[in-house]
Amino acid sequence: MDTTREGRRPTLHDVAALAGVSIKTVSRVVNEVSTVDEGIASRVREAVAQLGYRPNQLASRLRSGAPTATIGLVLKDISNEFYSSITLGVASAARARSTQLITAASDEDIDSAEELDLIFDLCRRRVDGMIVIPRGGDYSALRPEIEMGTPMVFLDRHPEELAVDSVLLDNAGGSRAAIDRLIEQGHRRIGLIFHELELEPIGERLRGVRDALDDAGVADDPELLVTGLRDPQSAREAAARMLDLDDPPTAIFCAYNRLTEGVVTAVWERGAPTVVAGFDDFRFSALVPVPLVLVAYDAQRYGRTAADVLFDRIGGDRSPARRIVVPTTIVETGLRATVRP
Amino acid sequence: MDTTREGRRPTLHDVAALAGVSIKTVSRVVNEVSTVDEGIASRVREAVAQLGYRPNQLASRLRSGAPTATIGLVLKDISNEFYSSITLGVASAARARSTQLITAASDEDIDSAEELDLIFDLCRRRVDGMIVIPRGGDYSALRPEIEMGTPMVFLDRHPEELAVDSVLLDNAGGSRAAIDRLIEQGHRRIGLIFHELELEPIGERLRGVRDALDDAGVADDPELLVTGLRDPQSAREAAARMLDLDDPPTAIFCAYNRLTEGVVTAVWERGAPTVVAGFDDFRFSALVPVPLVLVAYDAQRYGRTAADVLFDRIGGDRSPARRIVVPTTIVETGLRATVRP
DNA sequence: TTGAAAGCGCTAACAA
DNA sequence: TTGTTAGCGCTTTCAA
Repeated sequence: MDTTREGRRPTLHDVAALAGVSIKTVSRVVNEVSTVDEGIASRVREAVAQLGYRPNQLASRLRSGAPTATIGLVLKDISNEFYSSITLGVASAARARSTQLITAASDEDIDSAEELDLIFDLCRRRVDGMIVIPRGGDYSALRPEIEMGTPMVFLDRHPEELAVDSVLLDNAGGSRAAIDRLIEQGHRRIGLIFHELELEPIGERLRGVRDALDDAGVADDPELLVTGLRDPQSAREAAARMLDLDDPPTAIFCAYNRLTEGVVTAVWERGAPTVVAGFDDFRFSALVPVPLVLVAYDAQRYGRTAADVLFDRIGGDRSPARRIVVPTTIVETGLRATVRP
Repeated sequence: MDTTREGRRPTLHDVAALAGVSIKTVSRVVNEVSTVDEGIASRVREAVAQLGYRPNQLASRLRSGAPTATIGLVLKDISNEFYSSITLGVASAARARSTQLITAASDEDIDSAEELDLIFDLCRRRVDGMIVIPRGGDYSALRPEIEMGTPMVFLDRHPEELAVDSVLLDNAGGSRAAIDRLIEQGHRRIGLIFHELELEPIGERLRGVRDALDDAGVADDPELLVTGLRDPQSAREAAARMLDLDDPPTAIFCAYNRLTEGVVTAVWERGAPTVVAGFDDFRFSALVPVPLVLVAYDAQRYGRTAADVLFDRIGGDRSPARRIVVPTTIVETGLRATVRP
């Protein structure tokens, strides 16, 4: 192995010089074009191995105009198991097509402009397409990018201003089903612990909840609705306050998994007989010491579905934009017998 | 917005023609070189906007030889919260340096050759460097790649055959500390539920366990060691069999989080008073209805540390390879009062 | 079957 | 301040 030129990778020229052939011949061998004399080909392969030649994909893609075999995934919070399962679904779909995945994730909150910049950066890199889990805002600036051949699929929220494919959860239906289940179980006072309602999926979830409550003839009680919560700790505190009411809820519905976490803690701490319902199932839910009614779905499949749609588009599908809704199911889990602290 | 040429992105030439200047001038404007007359510059910017011009990074990097501002992360199981936290740590370190992250993940088991192919693919893409969470095997084929300027940092396992940086957990020390804690609590019969011992971190964990047991004068009992377990279900079954022994263990140590999950289930199902110990903390561990002694660490920091080392190397650090050990702590958690099914 | 020339979209080096 | 020329590493085209 020639290691004399650290930092400089050998090019076709170097291989050609060593093998005593033209660069085009080396190119043919490297790309396994069959029209090369076997004797020459093996000489070339030897030179390739000796130099540790590794084709420069940037150069080859540039010249050939071939796709970069890269897709992007733009999301916020990859540490949430919900998003990491989605990522896994996308990753395995990509791998099945020998495509690499750029995950443009960020832990902190980024604003709308930064998110667009991330997307534009992926465009400059000429990804073949991307999946966006949007944080919200106006995405019309993406229209030209899509029209110029970078297909995008939106996950978890459909941007009305854009004619793109989107893959969504049945947010309203799932929440509705959870509340229906609680009503069936005889609950009438149901606390609601919510995230920011401006986030479309969260707003939809509240809509589903309200529909179910209306149909059951349960009146709104402002004391039983807290919104704008962003982490387990604040959900825990909000739930604790609710449980301190003169007429506390017998069940609490949480808009997403992080909030469920906090509410479960609050319920357990007081040894309350409260049922906790919520969007998103989670690992260990079967062992959590409070009764749970969860809206579950296959997050990995959710990501894979988005990737499949994206690869259809990359493959040339020009049919009208689709809106795919992934179904949810209700899972009753948790430990029914409660424990005292 | 000119949308007449779907699929073909405008180039510097198109912008130059529209603005009536040379391509170099457009290049200057796009790259914010200050020596351009403001009148011309604004005319160019207008043309850029009108055409939706987006520079081709492949071309610019090729010509300028600039780094691709991309790093790779090669791992197996991104769905495990352990790996997704690592990914988040790497991702935020990358974002802080305006670098994109390619996560070459795979859910299925890939063999050594496939893993190397993934790495070589990243080399062909000319990533600036990569972090590898190795599945095991011989990595000496990577030596030329490293020497030619693609720095690599290994995470979770150090390949002896390579002079690379590695970032490791204190596997032996953490396990040892967990067993020490159990011994302190009076346990002498401690079941061991292990993954494949050939995986270096897992082997190390067993070593730590054995050291602690030896020092405490506890003799090996082959009935109390099960190895080769790969998922919660098989760990659950193995634990159930152990608990059925005439002289069952009073504590069970698990080599990693998925196994802990299964063992917790088995212990809870029988209402056994067994303490469950294990490597890796997890969300909700505080609410799991069995007493837990967990080896905890900051997985996000673990990933960030690897990324920091990598960026040092990318920045030109040529000092001898380092081996960084990330510390662990012991967390006693879980619910002490047990519940009956 | 092999190779020479041109050029992908861009920037470096230099000239005007 | 602006433009021209050459060329990054590769593939395409076409000729030998």
